[in-house]
Amino acid sequence: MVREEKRKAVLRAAEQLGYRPNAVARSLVRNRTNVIGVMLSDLHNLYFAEVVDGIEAEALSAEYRALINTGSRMAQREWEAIETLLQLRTDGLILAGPVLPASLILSAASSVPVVLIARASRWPSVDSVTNDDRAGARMAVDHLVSLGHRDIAHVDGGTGAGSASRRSGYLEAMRDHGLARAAVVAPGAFTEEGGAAGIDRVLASRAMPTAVFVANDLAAVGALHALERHGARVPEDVSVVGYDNTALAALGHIDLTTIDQPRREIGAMAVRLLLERLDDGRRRGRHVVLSPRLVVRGTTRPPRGRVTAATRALR
Amino acid sequence: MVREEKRKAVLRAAEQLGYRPNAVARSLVRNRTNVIGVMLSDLHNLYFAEVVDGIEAEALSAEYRALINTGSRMAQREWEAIETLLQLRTDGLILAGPVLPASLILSAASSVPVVLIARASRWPSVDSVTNDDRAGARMAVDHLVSLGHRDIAHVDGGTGAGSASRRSGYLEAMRDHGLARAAVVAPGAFTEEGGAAGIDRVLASRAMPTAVFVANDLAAVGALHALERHGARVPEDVSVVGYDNTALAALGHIDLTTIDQPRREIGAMAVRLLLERLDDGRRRGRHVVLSPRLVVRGTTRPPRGRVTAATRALR
DNA sequence: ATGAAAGCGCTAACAG
DNA sequence: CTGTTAGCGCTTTCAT
Repeated sequence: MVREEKRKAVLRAAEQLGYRPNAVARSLVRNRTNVIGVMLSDLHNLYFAEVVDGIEAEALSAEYRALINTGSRMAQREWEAIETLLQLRTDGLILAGPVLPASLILSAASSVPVVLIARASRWPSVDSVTNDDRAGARMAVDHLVSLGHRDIAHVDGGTGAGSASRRSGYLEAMRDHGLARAAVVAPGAFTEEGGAAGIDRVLASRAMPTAVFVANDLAAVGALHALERHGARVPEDVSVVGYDNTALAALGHIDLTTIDQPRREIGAMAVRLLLERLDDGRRRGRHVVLSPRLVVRGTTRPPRGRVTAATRALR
Repeated sequence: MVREEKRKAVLRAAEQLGYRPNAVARSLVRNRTNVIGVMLSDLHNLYFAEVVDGIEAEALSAEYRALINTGSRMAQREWEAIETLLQLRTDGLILAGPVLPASLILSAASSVPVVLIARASRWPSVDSVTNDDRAGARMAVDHLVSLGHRDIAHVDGGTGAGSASRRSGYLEAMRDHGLARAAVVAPGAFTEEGGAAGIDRVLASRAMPTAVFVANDLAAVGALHALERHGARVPEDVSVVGYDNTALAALGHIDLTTIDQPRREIGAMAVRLLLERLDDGRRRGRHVVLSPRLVVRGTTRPPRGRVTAATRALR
């Protein structure tokens, strides 16, 4: 038995000498590092900031640390980041928005549990957490239709993650509302320029729609600007809905109606899936899909000329 | 001598078996990890995204890896992040926008080279890379004065990093232009709300100025919205200048005139300072101050009623 | 040129 | 309950 007094004295001495346990040596012998490696495809995308908040909170509460390495939106760099994390022997890997080939994801998953965020997995060895893009797109269309819009165009996100599902959600919802013939999809991208170009493409072939659903918030801001350039006021002349509910959409100056993804929860869930494999040794895949939610702000209102309870109140 | 043929065969076998060198074991024996720890105070601040790009590029070119841990804008969490990085035995530390007490920074610096970004160091044991906030603020004022403005208010950044220097730069420039009596500083913050509140405070005590210099881009966007709320159009009625030239300012929909910080260069320089200490064992402090640069966009123009070459062209 | 051995700082297993 | 010892995967040194 060590006396409490001595105990404290030693601890104090250790502190004064600046002793700090060497996590490297500990990891080597225990064969686990207690760190979760996070490969962030893009630090410039605000979407991931809040996802990381969720990851860190959940990791800390399980005595894990989250270490981030970024991919700079290039498959090659993403793999380097993953390789670094793997050599560092992180206990698990969370890949947030990876664009690299599936084969490399599977290769990483053969040495350590891997969870994908914002990219669906179909494999038992790789878990994933995504939001229901199809349902979110339907919410956007349902909202616009409920305001009285019928002429609703969609600027898609090109090859971006979730873009295809959002596009089909849009098409399905239009069809369900009997508006299949009014559906228009213009190719865009998850960028400001992509959104603006999408609007230009829509207007190249037809008259101004009364509403536009754009594939994500950043592209929606590009669309806002393009519409302004074409002389259309938002929301008086045309309503706009984005996707993701990033900080951008919440800016008073932009005030974009959008579809919210539960980003913190997505991050936290990814950690939980990782820990399940680590603790219980689960081997079958879990592919969690979380529900998005409509956030109504200032860029949507009933179309001109249509008198609804809402417009009447405005007069 | 090993024959090339055999060599390749062994390498191939290693790859097939999924062999990956254990960086943990290597670090333990070599007593260096070849990783630079980056403590990011705030992942939500787009300012740091590009700084990190610079850090990573420079680190990679020197065979180092950059690993990020975030502080979530809380001193306590920042210290935990630093402690984690220190226990992992990262070879050096870059603290980007730290808010924690100086004593802890010095404590970290006693075990490993430390470079501060966006926070000035006065110590020989801690290097720093900042931009010249004072000069940047003067550029903003000079630009507005050259357009013909005399009634220029400033919404400051409260306790934010660099806020005090930007404020004094503003006051100095106003004085130098003989406008000391027209100078007004309203307390704000580096947030959207801070910028909006600053505008409200300016207008609580006086008439609308013809121009406002706001402490950073995010606050400037808040100011833009507040001005709109007060019925002032930008730039017709009032010009606005921000600071940082973040992605926000470049959005077509916002198109904010602002002061650009060379963020990639700041990150790259931080790595270089770190490597200097690592390689040459430098012991005296280096406190690098990089020059900002004016970026003129759409939120500034000559004041109403003043006919200049620029306004004449607009008529 | 090749092989053997020591040891980095820690933890876990075991003996006293 | 305390103290000793082996060994994690690698690099470096020293013999051969």
